Amino acid sequence: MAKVTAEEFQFRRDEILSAATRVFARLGCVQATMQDVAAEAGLSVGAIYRYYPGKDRLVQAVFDHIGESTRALFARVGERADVPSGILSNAGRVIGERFLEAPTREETILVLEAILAESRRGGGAVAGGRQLRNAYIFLTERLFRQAQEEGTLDPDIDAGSLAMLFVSLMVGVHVLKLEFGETLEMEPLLAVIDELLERLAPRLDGRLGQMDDSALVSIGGRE
Amino acid sequence: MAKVTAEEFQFRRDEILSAATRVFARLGCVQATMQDVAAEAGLSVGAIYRYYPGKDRLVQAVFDHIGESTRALFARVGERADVPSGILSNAGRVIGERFLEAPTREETILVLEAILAESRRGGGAVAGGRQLRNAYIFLTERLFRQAQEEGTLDPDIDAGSLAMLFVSLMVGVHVLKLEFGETLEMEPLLAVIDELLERLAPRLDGRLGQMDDSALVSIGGRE
Amino acid sequence: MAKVTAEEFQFRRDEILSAATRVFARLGCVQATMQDVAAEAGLSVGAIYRYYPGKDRLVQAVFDHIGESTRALFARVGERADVPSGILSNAGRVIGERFLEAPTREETILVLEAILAESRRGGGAVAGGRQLRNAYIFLTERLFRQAQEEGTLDPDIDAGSLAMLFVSLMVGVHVLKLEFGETLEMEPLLAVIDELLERLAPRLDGRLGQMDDSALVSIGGRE
Amino acid sequence: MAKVTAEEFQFRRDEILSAATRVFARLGCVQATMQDVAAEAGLSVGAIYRYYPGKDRLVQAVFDHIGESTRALFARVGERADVPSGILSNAGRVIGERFLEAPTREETILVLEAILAESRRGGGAVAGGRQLRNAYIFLTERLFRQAQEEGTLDPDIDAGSLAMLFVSLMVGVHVLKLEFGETLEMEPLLAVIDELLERLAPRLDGRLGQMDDSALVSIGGRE
DNA sequence: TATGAATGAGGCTTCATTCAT
DNA sequence: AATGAATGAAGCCTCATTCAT
Repeated sequence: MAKVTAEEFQFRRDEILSAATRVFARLGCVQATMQDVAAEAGLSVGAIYRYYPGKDRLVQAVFDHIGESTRALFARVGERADVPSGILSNAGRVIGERFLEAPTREETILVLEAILAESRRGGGAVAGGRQLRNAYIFLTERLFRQAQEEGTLDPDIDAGSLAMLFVSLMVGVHVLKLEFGETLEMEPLLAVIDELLERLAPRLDGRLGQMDDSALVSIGGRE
Repeated sequence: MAKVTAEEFQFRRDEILSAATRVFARLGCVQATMQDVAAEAGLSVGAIYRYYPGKDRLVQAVFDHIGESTRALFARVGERADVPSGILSNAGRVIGERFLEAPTREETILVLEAILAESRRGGGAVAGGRQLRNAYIFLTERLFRQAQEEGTLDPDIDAGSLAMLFVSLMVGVHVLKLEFGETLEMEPLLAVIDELLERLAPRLDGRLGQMDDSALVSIGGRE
Repeated sequence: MAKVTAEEFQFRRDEILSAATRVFARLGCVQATMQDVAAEAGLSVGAIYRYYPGKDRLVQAVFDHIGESTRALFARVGERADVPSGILSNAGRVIGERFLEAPTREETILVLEAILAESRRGGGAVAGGRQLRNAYIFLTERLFRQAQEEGTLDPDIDAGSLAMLFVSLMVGVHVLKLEFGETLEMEPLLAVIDELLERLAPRLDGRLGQMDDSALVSIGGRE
Repeated sequence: MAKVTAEEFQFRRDEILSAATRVFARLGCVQATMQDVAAEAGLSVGAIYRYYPGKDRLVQAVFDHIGESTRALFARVGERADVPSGILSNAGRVIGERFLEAPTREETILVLEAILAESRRGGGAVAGGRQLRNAYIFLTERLFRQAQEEGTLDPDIDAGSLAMLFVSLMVGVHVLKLEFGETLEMEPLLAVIDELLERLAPRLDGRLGQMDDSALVSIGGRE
């Protein structure tokens, strides 16, 4: 079969990763056997080892890949946030889209497995997940701070805690989605999230007199 | 040796269940061995089989027991919700207390494992989890409806979706607590939750008098 | 099968060691499988692991045991050497007996395997063999020094080098014995060794005039 | 690609043999993989199979080649032995030179491996080793007989046994050299060997006149 | 021809389960 | 009843060998 080019190699590697992702999600990272992965990838057992040095590393690669795609998703949130107004609802929408994406169920399962694995081995073996989620939270917090500067989020609210809650919410919805599957309709949930975010805007009561016009405009800009 | 009474039998059974719970949480249901369980219970491997016919059944028993204790917790939420005033913040407090309970970490891990197991085997083998959480959501929804009647929650908000979000939030915080452990301080989170719940109170039109027209339109347009 | 006493445990352990020794000698430490060892010991594969944590350790135990028995043999040389006269021929006899012992062939094969293993891994994995042979040489050297004091070995001969040669000779005969088996008769060899040792007595030529009576007596004492 | 001439083919074959020799000595014939050999030879795994039908045959080829080179060495001993005088010390020197040759360590390892392999498979698979060493001993014996005729070796000594001992000594020193490497200095050893050979000269009765009776008896009693 | 990717048998090891004591 | 030794199926991984390119 001669030497394969770097691209072909990478392609096969990705194929295996993809197969492993499906199998690990279906059977669990521990129960799934290399045999299962090989079968799903249409290869023999030994062939896998040309691409990944062992099961552990394959599991980790799968986890890392999930993390990568999550990171990529978050990058998109950042891009859209360039438009200064509407950062908050923007965030809600991006999250919503994420929930509607096809491979989400698989990913969710694996994210949970990763969290469980980490919570046992002290973060050593399946490294990186915690950092990822830390970054996740950090990014969300920055998002909220931007919103506070923008005037769409009440500056009296602790952006850090709100970020933590928001990420918790996302994780939690993921988990529930596992159980309820298609039954769990996202649209109403997203609507309530929007409503919530909106209500976190600065209060207009006594303070209103102290606000300058730009702030007013920024609120008006939400129309 | 001599015949054991039914109580003694049940006592040993519970001891084993308790040991298994600790071990499964610590090592994972799949990775934990019967040897591990036996050691934790201070018994021999063979003895376990006199109380549980096999590992699978022991795992299931642990899951079932977790479900039971969760159900019990929820009963307490319902009781307190009888007090009509301050239902919302009451809910927040109950959640908070739950987070501060000692065995929570172990339970969380096992609940996640149970969810994963269910989401794989189609909910057949590990029975009851879904119904349990369904009830959970239903109770929360009723809580919010009571609040709407009570006037502490805006009746325009979909109580069902809000309940779903709230439960998601709880589940999510549980999960994150796994990762961040003691680092994750609950007090600030609870404060933000309270703040959120408070802002979901019905809007007071009286405030609008202080706002200019553009603001009025923008907020009114959303109502 | 209930708990076994410490003696029973040790007995089984030794049984396995003995079986492993036979199998490793027959097939080679690398080629021999745990299956082979189990079969020879009349056990299942898994049972072996109750007594030895893995193949490597079993191999090492076999090597160590060989070393032990060699050490024991050498202790006997020391005991007999208490009789002051005839240390040299005594050494020759003890070595001779060793060659005639039944399990020698097996041991020889394993000693060679151990030497090869050591010469590769730098003495790390299969530790102790080198030290053993070092001690071997050291003991032999001491033997020769005693003989020099006793007057049965020429003091001009370098006892260290002679010891090294002697040990080499022993090792070499072992190896050849592997090839020639029963064909290689030990008696004539031992006779020549005796002859050699005898000729290594101090020369009686020109120097004799300078020797005092005690030296004369010591030579005469060999009668 | 293009057809290779017979010489080119033979050249590659030898290259592979040489690479295999190094690798087998370094890692052991069993542990060394075809991959290792290919890497050392600068070829691909598949290419090896064009020159040798399988690993077994490659191992055998290496053993055979070692035998060949040993045979060649011995031819040189025979040549020098033609010089009638000083046969004995000549033998010592040849042995010494052999020890100082560069590839000796590698060869020693492989010779030992070959001996082990033979002693297992009954000499069938790895042919020729025993005959080789038989010839070795035979040549040495002839050497000693020449020395006896020449008058430099006591004719009362059994030349055959002495030859066997001498070959054993060589083999043994080889083996110890494996363990002690450069630490084992050959010069002192060679000196003692020379001394030994010298003392095996026929006894000169003329010396006895200087000895007293008791000494005479003790030595004579052994003759 | 040479390459090296793929195959798959076989080895080591673990562990749920059985059962003699 | 309890024990824990033994069993053996099954998983991970290696590597000799084949074969498409």
